[in-house]
Amino acid sequence: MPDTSNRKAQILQTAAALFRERGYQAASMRDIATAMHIEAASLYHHIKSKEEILEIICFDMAEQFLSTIVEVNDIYFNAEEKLRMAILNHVRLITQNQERSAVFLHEWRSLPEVSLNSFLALRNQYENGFKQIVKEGIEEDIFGQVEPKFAVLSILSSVNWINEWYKPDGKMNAEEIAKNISDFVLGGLRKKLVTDLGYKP
Amino acid sequence: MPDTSNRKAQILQTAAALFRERGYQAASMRDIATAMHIEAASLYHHIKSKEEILEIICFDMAEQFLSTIVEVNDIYFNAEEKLRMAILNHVRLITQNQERSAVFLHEWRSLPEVSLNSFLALRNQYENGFKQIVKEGIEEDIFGQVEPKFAVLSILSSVNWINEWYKPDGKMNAEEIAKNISDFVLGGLRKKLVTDLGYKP
DNA sequence: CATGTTGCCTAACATTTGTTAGACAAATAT
DNA sequence: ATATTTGTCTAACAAATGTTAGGCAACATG
Repeated sequence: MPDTSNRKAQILQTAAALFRERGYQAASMRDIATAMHIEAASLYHHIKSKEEILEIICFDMAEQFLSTIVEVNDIYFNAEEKLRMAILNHVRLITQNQERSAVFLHEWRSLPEVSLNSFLALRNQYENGFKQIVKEGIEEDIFGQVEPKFAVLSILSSVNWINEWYKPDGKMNAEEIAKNISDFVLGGLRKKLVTDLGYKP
Repeated sequence: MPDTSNRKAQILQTAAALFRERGYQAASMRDIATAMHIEAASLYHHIKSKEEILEIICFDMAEQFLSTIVEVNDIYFNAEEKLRMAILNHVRLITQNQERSAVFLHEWRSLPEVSLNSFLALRNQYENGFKQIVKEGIEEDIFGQVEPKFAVLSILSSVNWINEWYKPDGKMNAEEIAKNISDFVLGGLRKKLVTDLGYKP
């Protein structure tokens, strides 16, 4: 007797887990149904099609990611603070919903062409949010003369990779992971004689 | 009248391109055959099964990646040199064969269980090669006190991400990309007053 | 010339896929 | 009590999947 109120949400979550585990194409409607202890046909009283499931998950996550970076740009002023906060929000979203994040990160390729284009537009917006922060940091003379494109790609790839190895029962929480990555991204690997250049607000 | 000498290699290359574009599950034997202007059944005179194609590609690339890091550890002595060279080799392998690299990076999940285990063992070996270099750098006091696991994951994720955006007709070649990433990884983002600590060999 | 090999073909197969139609029971509303 | 909605079921579908069997033509080898 499953709680009938949010059956659709259950389907989305179950589907996300299976999409993540086996990939969108390899996870069948019957797999999803079996995981919920119902028949495949029953799913269609809640959702229109398999593609609709993918679309809902991808666009829902895209909006969540986007809203966090908008928030960061509204609240914080210093580029380093902004970057640390953007990374933290990203890590939080990924660790708090690994299944749906994985679909957002990898399975969007299976979106039908029309949805695919709008999805890529949203993803580009998100990347531009990061690029904007890096550019600000360079202009404010807080960051060195790096290539913004490379910096953003490196940051996002590091931060997305979390999804491949993070286990909820591991030793680190989102905050610690975010701090480690932020420190690494900001500080780099090579040992230096360092004096931070203070910035005067 | 296709050159019959290396027909199998052609199949592997065509399959790799399709596996990359659509994913292993979504790319059918008929798709591969059509791309080669033959019938699906004809493929089976050259390969045993669809899974065999995947296995050959994954393990071939795994061996290539592994051999480069062994080479690096044989030739170079300084940790920074080793790391730069390892990154360069990695970038070269990816840019020189994007299709097969993409399969190695993403489609191995579809390997049958037995192959999967040996594959993951090889991949672990490769990651450990990098981790070894980072540890050496810390011991030699060339690198700062970073968490090797994080450093390696960040480096590899950055370097693997190349496969998502690199276009052979783009402005940058493998060497330039590798230098950019190496500089970023080693130097980080934050501006500092820097004096390199010379190491005395 | 005969012989075997190579590479491809057509035809067919069992299975799995996403999806629809229609029925039945329980819960809810009137 | 009656009517309606909701969630599930069984049954079935057309299409696509990986794969096999058997045959035919071109070529190389004895």
